[in-house]
Amino acid sequence: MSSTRSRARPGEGEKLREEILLAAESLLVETGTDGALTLRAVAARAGVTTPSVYLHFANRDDLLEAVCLRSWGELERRMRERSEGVDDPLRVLGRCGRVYATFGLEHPVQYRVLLMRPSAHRSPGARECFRYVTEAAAACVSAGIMRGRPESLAVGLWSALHGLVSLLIAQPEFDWPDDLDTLIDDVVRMAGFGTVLASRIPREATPTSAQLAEGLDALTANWPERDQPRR
Amino acid sequence: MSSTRSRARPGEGEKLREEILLAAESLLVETGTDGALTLRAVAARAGVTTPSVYLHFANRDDLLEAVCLRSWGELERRMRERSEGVDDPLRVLGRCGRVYATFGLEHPVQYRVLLMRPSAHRSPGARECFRYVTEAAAACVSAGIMRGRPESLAVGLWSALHGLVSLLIAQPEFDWPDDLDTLIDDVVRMAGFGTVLASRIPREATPTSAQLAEGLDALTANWPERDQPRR
DNA sequence: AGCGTCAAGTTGACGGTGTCAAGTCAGCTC
DNA sequence: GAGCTGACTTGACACCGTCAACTTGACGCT
Repeated sequence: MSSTRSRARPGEGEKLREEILLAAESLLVETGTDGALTLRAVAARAGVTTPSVYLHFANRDDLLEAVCLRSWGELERRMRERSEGVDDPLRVLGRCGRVYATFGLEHPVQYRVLLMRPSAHRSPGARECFRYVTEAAAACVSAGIMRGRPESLAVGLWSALHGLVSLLIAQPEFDWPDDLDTLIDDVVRMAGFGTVLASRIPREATPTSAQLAEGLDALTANWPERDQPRR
Repeated sequence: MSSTRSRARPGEGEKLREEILLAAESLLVETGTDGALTLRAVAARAGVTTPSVYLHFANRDDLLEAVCLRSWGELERRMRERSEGVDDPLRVLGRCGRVYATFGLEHPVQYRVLLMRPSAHRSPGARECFRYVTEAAAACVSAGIMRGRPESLAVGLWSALHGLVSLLIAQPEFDWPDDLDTLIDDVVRMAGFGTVLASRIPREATPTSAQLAEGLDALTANWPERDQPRR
C-alpha cells in the first residue's frame, strides 16, 4: 500500500489510534449505520492497511464501542447544563429524562451499540447512564419525596426511559404519534410520578383500583390549576 | 450432496420450510445465540444444501424472524391464562406485566431478534406486544382508574417493561440485584401507579415535589395496611 | 410405455467479512 | 554504521450471505 500517510515515529503509535477513531466516526455519521464500519473501510479511510487496526483495538467490537463512547460524554454535559439552577428534585429528574431521551434519539447508532447489543463485559455506557439517574434519584430521596435505595429507584426510571428510546430506535416503522416530545414527556411523567408513588406504597398495602382512583380524586382536587410554562 | 433426506414430491415443497424452521429452532436453543444461525449450519442440519433455504425464505433475516416468531404465541396464551378471573384491572395489568417480563427473560434470543434490532418493516412481534398492553390499558380506562387514550397509556407501560427486559438481556454483566422477581415487580408497580397518576394530573397542573409528597402522605395514611398475598 | 413439464433441490462460484502469522521497513541508540 | 525495536504491511485462511445456472425426479398426458 503506497499511501500518503507516513509511518509514525517510535513512541507515537498512539497517533494511529486517534486517526482510526476519527475515520470510524466520520464513516459512522456519513452512513448512519454501524454495518458500514468494516475494518477494511475504516482502515482505508485512515490511510492504513486493515490489520493495522488490530494494533490498537482487540477486534471490531472493541473499535465499535470505542467510537460510540466518544459521543457519550456529551450526554452528561447536557444533563448538567439543563438541570443547572433547578431546585425541585422531581423537576431535575424530568429534565434529565428529557435530555436522555432526546440525546438517545439524536445518536441512534451509538445508543444501539452501547446499550442494545449483548455486551459481554460491563459496558461503560451503561454504567454512566445508571450513575446519572442514581444521582437524580438520590436527590429525590434526600428531599423526602421518594423512599428507598436510590439504586433501586434508578433502575425503574432508567428502564422506562431506555424502553422508550430503544423502541423508537428499533421499531421506527411502528405507529408512533407525530409529536415525539409529548410522548417523551408522558413517559417521563409516568416514570417520575410512578417511582414516587410506588416508593411510598408498601407492597403489602397495594391498593385496589377503586381505592387508588378514589384516593387520587381527592388528592388532585386539592391542587389548584396553576399556570406555569412546561419547561 | 448424498443425504438421507429424499426430495419432496411436487406440491409438498412446504415440508422443507417446516424442516428448516425446526432445524433453526433447535440450533437456536442449543447455542443460545442467533449468531450461530448461519444459512449453512441450518441447511446442513435440515439435510439440505445452503441455497435451498432461499426457496422458502427471502434471506437470513427473514428466516431469523420467522423462527423467533414461533415462540411468540405462547406469550399471549400465558397472559390470558395468568389474568383469567381477575377483576381488578390494575391487578390484571400487573400480572400481564410480570408475565411479559418473565417471558422475555426466558426467551432472550427471540426477544432480542424481534424487538431489539432495527427492523425495517412493521414487526409483527411489536404489534402483538402493543396489542396486549393496549387491551389491558383500555380496561383500566373503562373502569375509570386511568384517563386518556389507551394507546397513549400503553406506550408508556410497554416502554417501562421493555426497558427492563431489554436492559437485562443486553447488559447481563451489569450489577443487577439478586432477586429479579422483586425487580420486575418494582418496575410493574412503578409503571402501573405512574400511568394512573400521570393520566390524572393535567400537564398544566404538575405539582412541585413538596406538594406531591404532602398530598401522597395524606393519601397513603388513609389506607389501612392489609394482609393479602402478593399474587 | 414413453414423453414433456415443471417443481424441488444442487453445483459452483462471487465478493465480502473478521482475523492472524509472518515479514518488512524506518528511525533511534550505541 | 550495526543492530534493535516499534510501526506497519503482506498474504493468506476460513467463513459468510447470495445468486445464476444446472440437474433430478415425480407427475399427467397421450
